Parts: sequence; C-alpha cells; structure tokens
Amino acid sequence: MQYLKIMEAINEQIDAGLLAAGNKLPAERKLAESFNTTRVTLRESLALLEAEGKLYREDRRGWFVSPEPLRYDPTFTTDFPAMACAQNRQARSELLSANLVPASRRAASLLQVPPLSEVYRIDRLRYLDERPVVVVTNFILPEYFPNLLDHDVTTSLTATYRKQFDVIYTRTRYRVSTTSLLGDTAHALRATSGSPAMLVERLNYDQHNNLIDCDLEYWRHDAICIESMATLEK
Amino acid sequence: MQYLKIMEAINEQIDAGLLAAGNKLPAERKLAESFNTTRVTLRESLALLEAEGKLYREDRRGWFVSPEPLRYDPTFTTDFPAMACAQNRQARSELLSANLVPASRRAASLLQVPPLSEVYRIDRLRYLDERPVVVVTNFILPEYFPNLLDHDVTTSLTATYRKQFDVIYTRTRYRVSTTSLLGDTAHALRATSGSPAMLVERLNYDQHNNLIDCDLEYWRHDAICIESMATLEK
DNA sequence: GAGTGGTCTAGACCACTTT
DNA sequence: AAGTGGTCTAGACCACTCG
Repeated sequence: MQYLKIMEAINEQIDAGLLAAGNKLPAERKLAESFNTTRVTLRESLALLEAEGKLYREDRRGWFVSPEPLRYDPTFTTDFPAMACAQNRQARSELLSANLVPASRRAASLLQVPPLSEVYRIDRLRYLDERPVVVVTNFILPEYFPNLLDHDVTTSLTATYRKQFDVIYTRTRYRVSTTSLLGDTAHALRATSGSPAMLVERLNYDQHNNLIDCDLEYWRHDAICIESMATLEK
Repeated sequence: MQYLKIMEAINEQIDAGLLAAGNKLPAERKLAESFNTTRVTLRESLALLEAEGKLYREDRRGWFVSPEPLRYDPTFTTDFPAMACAQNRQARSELLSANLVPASRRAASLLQVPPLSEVYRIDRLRYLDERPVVVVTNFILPEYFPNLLDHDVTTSLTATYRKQFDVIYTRTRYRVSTTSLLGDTAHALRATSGSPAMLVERLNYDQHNNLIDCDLEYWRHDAICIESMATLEK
C-alpha cells in the first residue's frame, strides 16, 4: 500500500512545518517521480488527503496545504466577518447576485411556502484570508422585508435586517451534511466538479419566532469545523 | 468528463429506486463495461459518490447504496439506541474493550489531566440496522466512577452512570470535523484504509458542571447528519 | 510556449470473498 | 475454483495556467 506511505510522508512534512498552510505542493509529475510511482497512485494519496481535509485543490492550479479550519459555532452568531475576526482571520464577501425569484422546490420546502412563491435570493461568495471558502445562498421571505433590495445587501445582511427592519436572528435550526461541489458553485470556489464539500442548511427565526429566511452554505469542507456547547434537554 | 455522467447516471438510478438503500452495486468490471469505460474512470465516479455520501464501500466486498443518514442532535441525547429508535432504526452495540489505561496525549488534553494519568477507556462498535457505522472511544475520569468496570458497561453507559453513580449528562461540548479511517478503526467498520469519515469529539459535563468523560466517535460519514436547533446568544 | 492538472486507456497481479 | 476489489504501471491527449 504505497498510497498510505505517501499519505504519511506528506502528512509528516506538513506536521514538521516543511509544508506550511497555504503552500503549493510540487507538480504532480515531480511528486510522483520523487515517490517513485506513477501519477495515478500519487493522485490517490492526494485525493485521500483532500478528503481528510489536509490538502485542498484549486482547479488546474494545483494542490495546497489546508490552513486551520474556521471554528463555526451555530449557537453564537450568524455573522461571518465577526466569526472570522474573533479567530484572527481575515474575511471578505463578494455579492454574486441579488434578485426576487420564484422559490426553487428546495427553498419552498424549507421556507414552508407554496412552490414558485416569490422570494429574495441572495448569493454570496465568502473568502477567508483571500481564499474562497463558501458559497452562501439566502432565500428570504419578502413579507418581513419589503423592498429589501433597495437597501444595501453588499455587506452584512444581519446588520440590514436589524437596522432597517428591526429584525433580529433569535433561533436557528441547522443541519450539516456532506455533499459535492458542482457547476457554478464549484467554479466560484475554484474547485474541481465533484469535490467533497460540507453543506450547512439553516432556518432562521426572528425575535417573534417567525421563520424569516434560510441559507444554503456550500463550504470547502476543509475550511470549517463545527464546534459548540449544548445544554442537554433530556 | 465521463465521470460526471457516470455519477449522474448512478444517482438517477438511486433516486428512481432502481438501486435501493443497502443494495450492492454490480461488479466494477461489469459497471465499467456497461458505461463503456475502464475501471479507473469508473472508480473515480464511485469514489466521488462515496465522498458525497451516496454510496459506501465495504473493504473487498463491493459498493453499496447508502441508507438515509441518522439525524444526530447533540442537544438532545447522548444515548445512541434511543436516538436510533426515535428514528425507527435498529441499533446494536458491541463492546470492543474496557480497561483502565494511562491517558493518551489526546485524551489527557481533552480531559485536562496530566499525561499518563489513569483513566477508563471503553471502545465500542455501534451498528445501525446491522451495518457498523461508528467506533466510539470513551475516556472516563475514574474519580467520579470508582470501580466502574465492576459494573455492566456492555449496554448503555449513560444508564450505568445514572443508576450506579447518580451522574447525569447535563452539558456537552462537541466538535465535528472530517478525517479518514485507519488501521483497527477502519477494519472494525469494514472500511478501506484512508476512507473519508466524520469525527465527533465530545466533552461531557454532569449536573454539577464537572467534566466527567470525553468521547471520540469515528463515523462512516454517510451514516450521520448533524441536525439541531440553537438559541442564539448574541 | 512550456508546463501543469484533468481526464482517460488498457492492461496487470495479488489477496481476499464468495460460490 | 472463480470472481472481485485493491492496488499499481506506463503511457496518452487536451485545455488551461503561468511566466
């Protein structure tokens, strides 16, 4: 089992600091040669290290050492920049699109509205230390946010909610599962189609316990780890 | 990009019910032939479907369609059989070992005790509908549970805690990340070394807010999805 | 334009599971 | 004993990135 030995060897180099977070690995052909194997076998090792979250890949650009994951606590805040800042990381968001659209089947089901009801859909790409790590799609119920798009949605949505509409996130129902990146989502994250990813779905409720919006967050799975404290109810 | 087309084709067959949960796929050579490709390309598709959680693999036995994941709510209960039962699934546990051992570095750090302090270590393998899905290692502080091993640890630990020691889980700090399965853990789960997995680490506190034990849970990553409700504190 | 990663082919051998 | 999955080899072509 060569591929296990190669995994170990690369892991050791990372742990020893020879390969620092964000560093690019040598070309596959060179790595294959230096491990005295073929590209196919080498890529098996790399793919497993990717699945493990030790390495990540940028499509056609190469393999890189994963930085520490962002600790994501669903209990604390929904505010990405604040979360990043609290962990001494730099955050940045890019607005991909903001529209009033007929709800997709998935969105309608999550928001418990009839299919094709009109909802706001806001897509963002978020960067962590200049690396694109998550594509967030928000589906927002217009009844609580009339003319939302006349306001600034390029920065923090939670801030706009609070300042313009007196709406504060109070509770959230979340669900974390594994998926893979496809099409535009993959492309925005500079990932190869089919790469493993983490999907975080959230349903957000305001201070009156009304369901006000939902998020679908497609994360590069090495970029987050879920971490929280829970008081057991049973 | 053949491998994407193959992924889609297999996905469709699953969605259409032609391949039901738990079913074994045809042999790789047959699949490769029917998709008019080679085993290498076919296995690329299968590996991605595995990463996505649609398929799983049993070492040297073949590829299977993943059942629905167990919804795991860290807020509700730490009791695996109860969780499974509430979702109409059948659960079973196997005791792998139970010993008093010097704490490993990881365990000592989690439990905040000096390295090599003696702690109980209990390893279990848990089955969901007769499929092994998680290896759980418990490290338990002996000071709260004198002579723990004289009691029954083959069934529910929480029950023993409660009945024999008046200790009730009250709070838990958890952390979810991705890893890969290696060695004995992989073998117990009938997985190939290096397969992607989910690691759930928990620190459990009793009704007096004392840290009493910790768990390391290595899950087949297609077998669970984290799902919870949180009240935001900020 | 050179080099790189993405994708694919057509085999092979072994150890293990299954029949 | 036959079949299967696990692993590996030694190439190839293309589209893209990067200097």
